[in-house]
Amino acid sequence: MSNHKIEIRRSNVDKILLGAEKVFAEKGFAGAAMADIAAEVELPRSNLHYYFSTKTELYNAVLLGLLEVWKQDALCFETYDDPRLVLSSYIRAKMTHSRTRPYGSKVWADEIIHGAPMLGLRLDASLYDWAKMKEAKIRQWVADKRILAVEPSSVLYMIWASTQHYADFDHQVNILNEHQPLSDIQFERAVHSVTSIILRGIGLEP
Amino acid sequence: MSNHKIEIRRSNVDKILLGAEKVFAEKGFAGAAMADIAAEVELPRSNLHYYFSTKTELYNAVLLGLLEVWKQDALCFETYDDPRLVLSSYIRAKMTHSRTRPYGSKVWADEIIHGAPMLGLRLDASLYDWAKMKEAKIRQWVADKRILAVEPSSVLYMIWASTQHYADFDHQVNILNEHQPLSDIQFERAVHSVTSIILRGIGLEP
DNA sequence: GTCTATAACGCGATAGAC
DNA sequence: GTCTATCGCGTTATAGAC
Repeated sequence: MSNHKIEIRRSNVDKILLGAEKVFAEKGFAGAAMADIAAEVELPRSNLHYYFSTKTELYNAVLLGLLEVWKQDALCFETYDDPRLVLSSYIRAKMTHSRTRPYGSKVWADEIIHGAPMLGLRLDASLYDWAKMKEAKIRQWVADKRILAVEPSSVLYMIWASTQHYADFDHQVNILNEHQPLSDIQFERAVHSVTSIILRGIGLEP
Repeated sequence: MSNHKIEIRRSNVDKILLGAEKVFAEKGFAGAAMADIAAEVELPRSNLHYYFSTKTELYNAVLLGLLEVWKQDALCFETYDDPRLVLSSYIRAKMTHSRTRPYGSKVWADEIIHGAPMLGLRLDASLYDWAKMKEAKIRQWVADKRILAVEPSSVLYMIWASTQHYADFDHQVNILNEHQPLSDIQFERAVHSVTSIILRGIGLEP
C-alpha cells in the first residue's frame, strides 16, 4: 500500500474514532446509528464499514483507546512517592481529561454502568492488577502513618467519581452554572476544591 | 371500575415500573426492548402497551418516580442545621439508595449522561431551585465559619458522585472486591469512609 | 478506496378477537 | 382487561458497480 493511501487510512480512522466517541457518548451504543456517525464525520455509511466491519468493532476500538488514556493519568503513582504529590497530580490529570475528553468519559461510564457488556472480561484483566497496585500504595501510606487510616478503595472511588462527574454529568453541572459550561477559572476552582477536600479528608494539609 | 380491577391495575403498574427500571438500567433506553421488559415482568408485550401506550411514556414514568426518591434524600437539609448532622445524614441516605435502588440510580445516570433527552426542561425546573437552596445553606456555613471556605457546588457534586458511584459503577466495584458484591459490613465501611473524608475535607472533625 | 442499492432483520405499535 | 397476529419503519450489513 502506498504512503498516500496509508495516510488517507490513518486520517479517516482517526476521524471516525473521534466522531464515533462523540455519537456513542450522546446516544449510547444501541441508540447510536452508523448513519449518525457517518453524518458526524461526513463520510458515507458504507465507508465506515470499510474501516470497521461492524458497529461493535468500531465501539470496541473506541473503548480500547480510552483505556489507554485513563491509564496514562495514573503514571504519577509510579513516578512520585509523596502522597500529596501523587494524589494532586492524579486528580489534576483526571480533571483535565474530564475537560478535554468529556465524550470519552461518557462512553466509558455508559459501558460500565451497563455492566461492561462489550469489554467483558478484558475490563477485569485491565483493571484488577492496575487498581490493586494503587490500593497497595495508599495502604502503605497508611501503614507509614503518612495519611489517616482510610479505606484505599474508597479513596480511589471518590477520586474517580468526583473527577469524572464533571464530564459525565456536565449537563447537570451546566444547568446549575446558569446554563453555561464552566469557564477556565471556574474549572480551575473545581480542581482546587476536589483536591483540597480529598487531601484534607485523608489527613493531609493541602 | 371495580375495586378488584383497580387492584390488578395498581399491582401490574407497579410491577411494570420496577421491571422497566431494571431493564432500562441494564440496557439503556434505546437498547431496552419492550419484549425484554415484558419478559422481566412476565406479561405479554401488548399488555405493557395497555398500561403505558409508548416506551417513552413508560420510561418517563420511571424517571419521574426516581426524581421523587432522590428529593427525599435531601430532606435533612431542612430538618437539621448542624453541618455535620446534615451532611452525614445526606450521605447515608444517598448511600442507602445506592444499595437499595441501584437500577434506579443507573437509569438516572444514563439519562443525565446523554443530556437528559427525555427529562428535557423538566430537569431544569426540578433541579435548579432545589440545588441552589442546598448551595445557599453550605455557603451560609462558610460565612458563619462553621466549615472551611469551600465551593458549595463542589461539595454537592462530590457527595452525589461518590455515593452514586457505588450503584452506577457497581460492576467495577465488584471486580475489585474479588468479584463479589460488597457485604453489609464492607458497605458500612464505605459509608463511613465517604462520610469522614468529606467531613474532614471541609474542616469538620467527623 | 468509494459509493449506491438492497437484502435481512428486529422492534414499536396497533387492530381486533376473546 | 388480556392476548395473537401483523403492519411498517429504521437499522445493520453486504453485494457489486465505479
